[in-house]
Amino acid sequence: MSTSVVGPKYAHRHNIRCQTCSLSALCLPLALEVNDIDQFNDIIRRRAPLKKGETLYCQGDSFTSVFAVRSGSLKQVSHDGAGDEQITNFYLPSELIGLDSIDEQAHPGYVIALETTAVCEIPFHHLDTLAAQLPKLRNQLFRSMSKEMSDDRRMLRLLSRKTADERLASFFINLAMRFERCGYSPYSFRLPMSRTDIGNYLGLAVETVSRILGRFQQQNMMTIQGREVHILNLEGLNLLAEAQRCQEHMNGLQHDT
Amino acid sequence: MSTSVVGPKYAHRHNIRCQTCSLSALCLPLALEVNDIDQFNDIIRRRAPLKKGETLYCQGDSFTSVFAVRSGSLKQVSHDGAGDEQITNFYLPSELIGLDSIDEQAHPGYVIALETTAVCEIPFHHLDTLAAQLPKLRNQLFRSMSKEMSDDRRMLRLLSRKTADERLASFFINLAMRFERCGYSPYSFRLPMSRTDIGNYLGLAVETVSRILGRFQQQNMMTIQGREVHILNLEGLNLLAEAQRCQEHMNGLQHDT
DNA sequence: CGGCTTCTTGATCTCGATCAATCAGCGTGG
DNA sequence: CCACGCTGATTGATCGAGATCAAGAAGCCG
Repeated sequence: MSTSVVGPKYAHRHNIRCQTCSLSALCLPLALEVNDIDQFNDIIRRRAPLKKGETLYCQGDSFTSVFAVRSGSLKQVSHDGAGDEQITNFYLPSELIGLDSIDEQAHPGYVIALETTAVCEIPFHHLDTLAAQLPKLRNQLFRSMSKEMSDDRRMLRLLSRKTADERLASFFINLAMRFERCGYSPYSFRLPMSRTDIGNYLGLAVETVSRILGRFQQQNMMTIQGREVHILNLEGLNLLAEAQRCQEHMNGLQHDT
Repeated sequence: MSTSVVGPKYAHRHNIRCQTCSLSALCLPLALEVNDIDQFNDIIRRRAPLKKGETLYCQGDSFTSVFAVRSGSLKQVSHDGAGDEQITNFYLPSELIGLDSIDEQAHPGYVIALETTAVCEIPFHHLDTLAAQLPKLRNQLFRSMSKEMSDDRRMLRLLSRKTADERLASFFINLAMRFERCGYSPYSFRLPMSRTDIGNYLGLAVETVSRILGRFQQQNMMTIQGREVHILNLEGLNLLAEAQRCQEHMNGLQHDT
């Protein structure tokens, strides 16, 4: 029951298979051979799409699967003692959800759809077994986890050293790059999340987010009305995002050798 | 009781093997069978200890191995465009270094010894191969990475929502637990890092760190002279660390300002 | 000792939070 | 179709935690 007729009981659902998924070059099947993809496809479970606001899983739920985003977007929220909540991640198409839950065997936060969102469920037990057999899959899995770790490091730097302007510039550049990666324009896109979510994620008050976005528009860096974003000066945003008060450094380049 | 004569060419160096290492119950060999440990032991390379201030590797160095701390401690520092630097992690005995470098195949930061420090080098290529064969090792590796991710999430929350007092309380509790985990007292220990390092890590100015530590002493939470720390009221620190403005619950405890 | 770095303590300043009010969107039901 | 209410976004005014500036104290080591 493995090789030929590939999982018709799942595939019929939306007639979706890894082999024909437009994201396969970004997702875990990346770099797998054709017949390896067949095996991988067989362990995937497709789910009915989530509506906006629906939760994929709750904080404390026991961990059994990781998920890959096929379309749409989600946020990860973790509640803390009091009612206080913190958004620790946004997930876009091709990205993996739940890799931070392996150790505790339970999810450290809620994951909630920001819009209509389709995900592929990958039972971790099967994934682990398959990873033992397929070095490329194993490697891809290690890389995904490692990437998430280094992204977190970048985020730590952002939160502990950057000003509000720098945080927002970084945020939009990061979003733009991720949209570009999955085939959308990096210059024009629709924000999946609210201002409140952005502020929460970046450690800023909503009011601050709003004010700074206003300023960015005055400076012709971007236009943003509602959730419709057009980036006009990516280079300018980039400079701002990297500009860790390195004006001295940049000035220094002129008289320094 | 063991399968004698294991990798004499490495073991002679300091006569150290995973089988006799006091940290084996915390490190990657955790949960491996005796003969599996032999295999694991064989891929490890021991290095001459690092002196205080020496670097294990530099930012941008190509990634070939992960490292396990055997004794001592290190910090991970990432430089950003300008001379601005940010400490993104401290490593204590039994912890793994370099897992965040797999994706880029290069190290995203410097790793520098805070004191005389011994590490075991684990060539990643060998580790990966062995992980394919030993499910428990693979699992342990996934868990280590996953744990680091969820620790990072905790750190993100700390940086974006906690006050300076809460950050320091969390920091000391975290240190205490990690010391306890590797067999030291959680109540009395020597800080491996400077106040400056702590401030940098927590996103605070040194002066703030100093002032708050002073206050903690006045409140009899701890004593700290130089780097010698005695924690007097772990529960109090815990409350403070978790106290995300939920003072309603703990008003009974503090009647002074 | 003297010349370092690290730590502490005090005095001010500032960025962004908070409070408050208004406005814009948007779905719902009359 | 519009009135209504609700949530999200903007804008202004004030406040405060913590950064920054400045100066001394305490280790630390050749």
